[in-house]
Amino acid sequence: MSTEEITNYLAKNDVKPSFQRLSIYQYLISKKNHPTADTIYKELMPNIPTLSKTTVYNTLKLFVDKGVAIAINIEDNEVRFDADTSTHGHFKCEKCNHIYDLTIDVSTLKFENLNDYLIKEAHFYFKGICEKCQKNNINNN
Amino acid sequence: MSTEEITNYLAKNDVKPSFQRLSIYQYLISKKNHPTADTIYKELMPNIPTLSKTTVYNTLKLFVDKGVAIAINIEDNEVRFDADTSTHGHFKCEKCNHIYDLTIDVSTLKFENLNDYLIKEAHFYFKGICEKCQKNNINNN
DNA sequence: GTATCTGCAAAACATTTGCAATTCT
DNA sequence: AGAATTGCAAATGTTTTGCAGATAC
Repeated sequence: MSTEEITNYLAKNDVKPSFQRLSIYQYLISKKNHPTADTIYKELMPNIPTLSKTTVYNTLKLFVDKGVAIAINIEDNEVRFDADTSTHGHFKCEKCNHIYDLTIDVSTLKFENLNDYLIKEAHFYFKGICEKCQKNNINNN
Repeated sequence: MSTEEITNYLAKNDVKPSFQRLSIYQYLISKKNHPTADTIYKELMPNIPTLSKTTVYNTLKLFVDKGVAIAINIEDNEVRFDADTSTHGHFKCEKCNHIYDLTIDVSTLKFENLNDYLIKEAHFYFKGICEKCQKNNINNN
């Protein structure tokens, strides 16, 4: 995605593309690391010395409001962010703490009284041990 | 579930059943309202005047550690708790803020590279509008 | 009598708010 | 110039920690 494409995408979604906003959005789509606000701040600081944490928070809130990013609440003590707004799952490895994206076939999901609910948002969170860490350690209990 | 049954259940799970712990556990299973720590504190205060918020936090953390309760992170600004530790889903209505339990048939859920992950925990969160609120309001957008 | 549990007060953190300075068009 | 954005400092709210007193076995 070129800077111009990002600019157009954000503008289309009612997000005026300032330098800070572009930088944060670009960070999200290039790293795909589901960062916290603090991680984004620390990582962009070297390149944008005047950046403030407030702006990172403001921007992420704006992104979520305008639907160009989602908040990931897989842990109760931190909020992470993802520019992939499609419905998909997240798996967090307890060993390496990496968060993997999961492509979930939502059409297969069935639950009681499904039709009673008008669903606007779905989040699927899994925790356990990833393949790499399973191989590196026999004692997974 | 009688007080004696609760006592035995907690003891079996390595939770020594003090008066405060029993009260909090009993609150969870009787109300099934997915409360926050603060809600539990406010609701039990009248009956247990000496109760402190620290004890509520300590107890909930102990419950989650020992596997007799789970933390629900459906919102990013509050942690809720549930004594139903079976794998099930949660639906939060945006209108009435009520959280419904969903019985999900996990066996129907399929995703790519499923076998690469050793899953120990699964959380399913949905947001939207419940049946009651859909009926009460035509304009749901 | 010793270990555990409780609860107060203070600390730690993440996030939000008020507001003045800056930037953009 | 006028409107929006940024960023500092302070406030807020939740959760954790240290520790002393209370409780239980």
